Formats: sequence, structure tokens, C-alpha cells
Amino acid sequence: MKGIPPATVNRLPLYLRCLAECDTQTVSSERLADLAKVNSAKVRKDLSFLGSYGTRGVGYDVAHLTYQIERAMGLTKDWAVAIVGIGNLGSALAAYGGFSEKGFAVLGLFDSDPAKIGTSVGGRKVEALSKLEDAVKKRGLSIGVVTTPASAAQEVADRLTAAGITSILNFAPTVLHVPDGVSVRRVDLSTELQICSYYLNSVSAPT
Amino acid sequence: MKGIPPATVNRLPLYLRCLAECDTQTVSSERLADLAKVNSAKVRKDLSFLGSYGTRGVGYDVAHLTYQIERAMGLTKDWAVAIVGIGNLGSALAAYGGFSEKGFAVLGLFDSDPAKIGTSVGGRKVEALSKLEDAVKKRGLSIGVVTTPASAAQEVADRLTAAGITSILNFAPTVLHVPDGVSVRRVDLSTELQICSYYLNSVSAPT
DNA sequence: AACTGTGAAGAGTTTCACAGCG
DNA sequence: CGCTGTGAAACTCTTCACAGTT
Repeated sequence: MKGIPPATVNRLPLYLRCLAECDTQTVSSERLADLAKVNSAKVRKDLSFLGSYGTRGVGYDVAHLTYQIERAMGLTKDWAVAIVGIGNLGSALAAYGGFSEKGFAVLGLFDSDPAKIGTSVGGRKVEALSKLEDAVKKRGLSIGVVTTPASAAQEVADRLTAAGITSILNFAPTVLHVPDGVSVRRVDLSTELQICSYYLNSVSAPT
Repeated sequence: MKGIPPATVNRLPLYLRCLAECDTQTVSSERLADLAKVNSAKVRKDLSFLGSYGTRGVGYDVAHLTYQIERAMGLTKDWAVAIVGIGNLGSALAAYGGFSEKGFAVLGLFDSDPAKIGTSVGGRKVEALSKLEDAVKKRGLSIGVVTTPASAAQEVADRLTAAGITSILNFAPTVLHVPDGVSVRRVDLSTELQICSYYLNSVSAPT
């Protein structure tokens, strides 16, 4: 919509977390920076992309700034999420309370394993993968979370995109190839450990 | 050690994944770039920080390049990992095979809940949190994975660092404050969804 | 001929430093 | 005075383009 730089978009949710921890009515860029462990000039630059919501000499109103970040991130409307692949990780995500906070509703759990279909995970029944397309349309699912094994992930991504999903959060340890206009975020747990390993060797600090 | 740029360090594990998918003996930067969905000049720049391991006119030897990336990332030695907080996510990680691949051994599962202590998760017994310090020393644990609720995460991080851990992978939805010399990587599942939300609104592509 | 390795240009990001407002 | 908002400087990262090697 407006064109917030990607680096800033990545940090706005971090500020939301820190704002939630504030018990004061206003917060300065310095204090928010301490909480978020970033530089205070960066906080001010980041927030300036949203507009001028601070008060000079005072700081930012916590409630108002929270609202403005949520608005800029598109968190004022509710998003329906599908989780595909109900193994250990998929089940954990389905049951994770933090997922359903802040306007995300898990409205579909899918798996191809007949033994899992019909079982209840996090208060919701697991459905057959064949129900995916229909559910995307009927329930307005807009984000697909892929927690299948690597071998199944591409096929699932193909079906998600064919059904009209334009945003995928991929936990499968593989790179998904999707059409233009579909955005994929990759979260690879073993990649994260490998990066930890690098910084264990060299004593320097990470980013 | 050598000083590989952070952006490159973040991508090297991605190349490892793509190299594992190669069935040919050699691979060109162009092909590796296709697999990893990045620009081929970026692949060549990234790999050039490791040394000159390509052959002009041919490409990179898959096995040799894999080894060189593993060496640069510190993956040729084994790292012992502790998981603290054996809830849904901690259990999923403990059971996740991909975690134990590539030289990571989960050698400690800790929780403060007496009901969980002594139960078996992913073939390993959950221990009392009070055993943490002793285990770090005796088993040479070097990476701490924090999967506790946000409220317990800072205390756990304090204990991990006091025990000598210098690398933390934090899944708790909070910012950890640690002494200099300790590196923390934050993986926040709900942050990831929020970023998806932003790119759903604006039709533009993410990073 | 095919492909790497890399200087140099370009884009994006961070940080500084301070003018300007409350 | 304290703190925001922002130009400008500094730095990092990406991409181009091509010389150089096999």
C-alpha cells in the first residue's frame, strides 16, 4: 500500500511486542530501542514511515502507536490461516495460543494421512487434504502454513496457490517455487541452528 | 574467524539444502541460484568469501563445495543442544529429525513442570530445570534452545548464560537481554504471520 | 564456449547529528 | 529542556558487466 521498506516491516512486529510490555502511557524512542535491542535512531526512522505519531519532548503514546503499527501491518482485520501437515510441528502450531492472537484464526488443519484425519488438534478436527481447495474458497483462508515433510511441500504449495492463496509460511526444509504475486516466507529450524554454529566458532556478533 | 558478511552467513545453509538436492557432480552458479531462488551473481559473491572453489567453464564440485560450506559454518564438529521448555513446540523440536541431522545432538531436555519431568520425548527423558547448569558442564552443551512461555524465557536465558552457554535460539515471544559475547537468534512464529499479513495487504513482494 | 571471480556501480539500510517543536 | 523527525554521511548488500581461466 504505502511502501514501507522491508527491513522496517520485519521490525514492526518486534516493536509491537515491546509496546505490549510497556506499562507507561508514553514511550520514548530511546526506551523502545532498549526494549527491542536496537538503535534509537532506527526506531524513529522506522516509525516515521508510518507517519508522525510522536510528540516532541514527550515520546509516543503507547496505545496509539500500537494501533498505527497494527494498521500499517494489516492486523486490524482478521486473517484465516490453514495449516497443512499435522505432524509434530503442525500440531504444535495448531495448539499454539500465540498464533490465534492478534487477528489470526486457524480455520483449517489438513493432512493426507488417513490415521490423522478426523482427530482433534488444538480443538479443531483434521481434514483430508482433498478438502483444501474447497475450504480455501468457502472459509476465505488467506495464509497457508506448510508443515509437511520436504517431499510433500512443493505439491502442497502448488495446490495452495492454485486455490488462490497468495501468502505462504513455509516450515518445510526446502525452497518452494511459486508463481509471481505469491509471497513465501521460509522458516527453517535447522538453518537457524547452523547459523548459531557459525557464530559459536567465530566469536563475533550476529545481525 | 574469517569474517563472512552476515547476509552471506544467513544464505550458506540455504545453499547446503540446494546442494543436497543436486544429483549432478558439478553445479553452476546459475543452477544453484535457480534452486535457491536468488541471483547468480549473489551465489558467486557468497561463495567467493569461502575461497576459490569453483572451476571456470565448469562450475562447482557439489561434494567439495558442500564440505567447504560446512567447514566455514563450523558444521564439521558436533554441537550439543539443550532444549528448555518442553511444551508443544519444545516437544516438536525434540522429536524433529532435522534437528539431529548435520551435527546437532539434542543432549538435554529441561522443564520446570514436575508432571513433565521423567517423561520421554523423542527418545530422551525430560529433566528438572535444576539439572541445567550441571548438564551444560558435564555434557558440553553449547547451544540453548528456549521454548518456554515468554514469562520464563529471561530467567532461563540468565541461567543458560551463567552456565557458560554463548549461543541461544529463542522461540519465546520476547526479547532476551544477554551479556556481551552471547549471541541470540530470535524465531517468532507470530511475527512471521504478521509479516505475511503486511504483504497480503500491499501486493508487493517481500525480501 | 562456458563459467568463475571480482571491481565498480547502484540500491538499500543504518547511524549520526541537529534543526525544530512541544 | 527533551525528544521527535529527517537530511546527510557511512556502511552494507546486491547486481552488473566483463576480464580471465579451463
